Amino acid sequence: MSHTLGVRQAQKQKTRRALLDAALELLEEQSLSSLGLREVTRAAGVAPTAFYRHFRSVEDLGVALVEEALGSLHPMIRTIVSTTGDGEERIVRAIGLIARHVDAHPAHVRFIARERHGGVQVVREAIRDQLALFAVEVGEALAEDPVSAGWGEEDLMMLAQLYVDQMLVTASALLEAPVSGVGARERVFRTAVRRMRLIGIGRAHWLEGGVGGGG
Amino acid sequence: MSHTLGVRQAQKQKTRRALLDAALELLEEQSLSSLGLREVTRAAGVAPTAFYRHFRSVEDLGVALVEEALGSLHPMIRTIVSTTGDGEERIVRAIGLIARHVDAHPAHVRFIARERHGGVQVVREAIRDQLALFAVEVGEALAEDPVSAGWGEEDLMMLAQLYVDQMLVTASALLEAPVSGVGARERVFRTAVRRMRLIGIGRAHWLEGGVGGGG
DNA sequence: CCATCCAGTCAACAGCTGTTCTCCGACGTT
DNA sequence: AACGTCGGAGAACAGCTGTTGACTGGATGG
Repeated sequence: MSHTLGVRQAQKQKTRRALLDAALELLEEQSLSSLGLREVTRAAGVAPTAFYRHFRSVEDLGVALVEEALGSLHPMIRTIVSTTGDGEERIVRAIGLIARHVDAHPAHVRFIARERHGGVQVVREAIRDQLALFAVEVGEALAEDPVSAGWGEEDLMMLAQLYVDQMLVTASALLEAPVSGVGARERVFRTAVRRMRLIGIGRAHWLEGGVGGGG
Repeated sequence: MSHTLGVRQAQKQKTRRALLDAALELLEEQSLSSLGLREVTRAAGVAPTAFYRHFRSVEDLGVALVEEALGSLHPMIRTIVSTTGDGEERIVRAIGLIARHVDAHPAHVRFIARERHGGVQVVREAIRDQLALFAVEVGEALAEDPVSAGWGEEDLMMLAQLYVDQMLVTASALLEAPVSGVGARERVFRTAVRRMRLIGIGRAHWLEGGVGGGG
């Protein structure tokens, strides 16, 4: 399938990875708009000027990180929305998947949570666009779910966005839970399940109170 | 009531305000961890060294901004939770109050949304603590509401946190809506109302599916 | 084998940063 | 009227920043 990269391109990719990883680690204790080019290259063990061979600027690197972080999240969403089983079981499994993802890629999750409303415009926009795609994806899955039968397009998207938001809120909360306290993590998990349960209940009774958008 | 401040203290407060306002304005396009001391003093029209007469560091100024921003939000929460009327009317009024607050203090809202997960630890903690207080306050109001009769403490807090989160999400979404597009803002408003409505429905049916926490 | 390419290095630049110390002058107090 | 207080200004410090141009040496492709 994929062409075996030449030695040259392989080395370049390696340096690029070193830059991205160094940035990701530095960003655990600061935000992108304060991240310096020299700071990154120093942490990556490369000369400052080497940076320009890979990125036009730090903002550019930030956009690359968005694609990487949310790209890895994409398959997870597909898994969640395609999960079968009754309501409660689905919820627990979904939150479990989120928790696993947070454990596997904590730096990515932190980066997205931090820069979603961060100080770099292009990065904010990149995140917003990706999340909008997620919402559309979730919305399409919801449209095929019998529980959402008869729902209007606007209501479906409202619920899809709510799910995406909850996913981020949950991931962020799991991240903030102290690594030492197993109890704290368990509590966050249970609260997240309850939230999803409440939303599920609201969803199940959504059409009861009279629809027909009389506006 | 309040002692009339001397000329000296009045001047000091004035400079302090200038620093806070300058910082707030600068923070609309960057984040706190990249905000420089000299940058702030320059924008405030003061010598760099004057900064130290008011704050130990930029982080310190950040904490002051948290207190100011969330302090002004405190009375709004009280107003919302004490609002009477049927469900739908309450929701519309609450979101309306949020929208008014965003219009009145956009820089404050932006600051909180940005620094809640931002790169400065002490500021994150200050925001987290204040939001926890809000949740407690909302939780107490919910406990007195007949709709929540028979709810366990943990469920009440889950719902209270959900409301506080939704408040921030809504405020942030209103802020990001382009100032030009009146339609965009209206759409954000309607979506927020639907979200609250769904949560309200979930709340109304919460105790139906069998309680008793058999775990 | 040779010419080309190109990721990474090095030196240097003007400009910015936080922090210290010293000083000034208006205010508050006696 | 004299004196202590103290918010703010000024100069200077070492250290950092992004960006430039010219250069090197190993991989690439004919």
